[in-house]
Amino acid sequence: MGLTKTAHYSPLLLQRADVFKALGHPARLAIVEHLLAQDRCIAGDLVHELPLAQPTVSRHLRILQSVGFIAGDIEGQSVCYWVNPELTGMLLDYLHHLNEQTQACSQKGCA
Amino acid sequence: MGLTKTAHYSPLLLQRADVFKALGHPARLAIVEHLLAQDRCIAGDLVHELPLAQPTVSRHLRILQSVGFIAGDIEGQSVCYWVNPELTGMLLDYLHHLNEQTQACSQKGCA
DNA sequence: TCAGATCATAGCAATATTGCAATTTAGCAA
DNA sequence: TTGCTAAATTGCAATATTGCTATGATCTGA
Repeated sequence: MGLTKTAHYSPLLLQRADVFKALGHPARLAIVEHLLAQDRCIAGDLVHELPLAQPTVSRHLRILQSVGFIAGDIEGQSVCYWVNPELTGMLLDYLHHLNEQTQACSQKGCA
Repeated sequence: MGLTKTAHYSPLLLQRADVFKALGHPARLAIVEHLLAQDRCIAGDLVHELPLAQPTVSRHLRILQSVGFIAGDIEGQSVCYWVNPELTGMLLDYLHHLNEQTQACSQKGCA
């Protein structure tokens, strides 16, 4: 029925799935890459870089913000966004863990 | 209109977004973790581990397979799935890259 | 061959997501 | 104040996703 069953999963797994989901859209991944590519943490320039209207970009920014991947601060009339180092570090650790398990599994001749 | 604009983005970015999206559902992330936790690359046992009907699990497996994150082989009446080391390695490399950029950005006092 | 087991596919209803135009909020400058 | 700019919010139509039941396909063992 289009409703994800969440009650069965651990909060940590749900949180990680939410972060992956936030990165699981080309516009949002492009936003993250743009934020990291610029020296400054440009905000409204994203609208010019992306093929999307301003409200759509704003919503994608909110989604990234809601999972903690980015944060923003008002600077005069514009808003300055940046990527949260803790989240990228957390994801890196998790993927490191997954990758280690995967390598160990394939060594065992699991396939 | 509920239709993601894909033409503007690079194939590599689109591919990465698809992989993140595949991991962006608690059931699919749980499937990956179960596959890695077992010594053998169990298949139908996933149905018992998850709070979902068999066809639903089957579809999640297909989604993970379609982005190359897992692969499967028929073994008698059951199917043996495993996680693809290349994909976890690719994702790990990418996140390593993102994390390095993030740390560099926050060192510059970007926020 | 037949029955049972395992997994995939088809078809569906309900919810979620995506994008836009229109509007609102808020800051800055004259 | 007034006008301008930047960003967020609202409300909508179209599409995508999720989960289920029912069914189909395939292998195994009697």
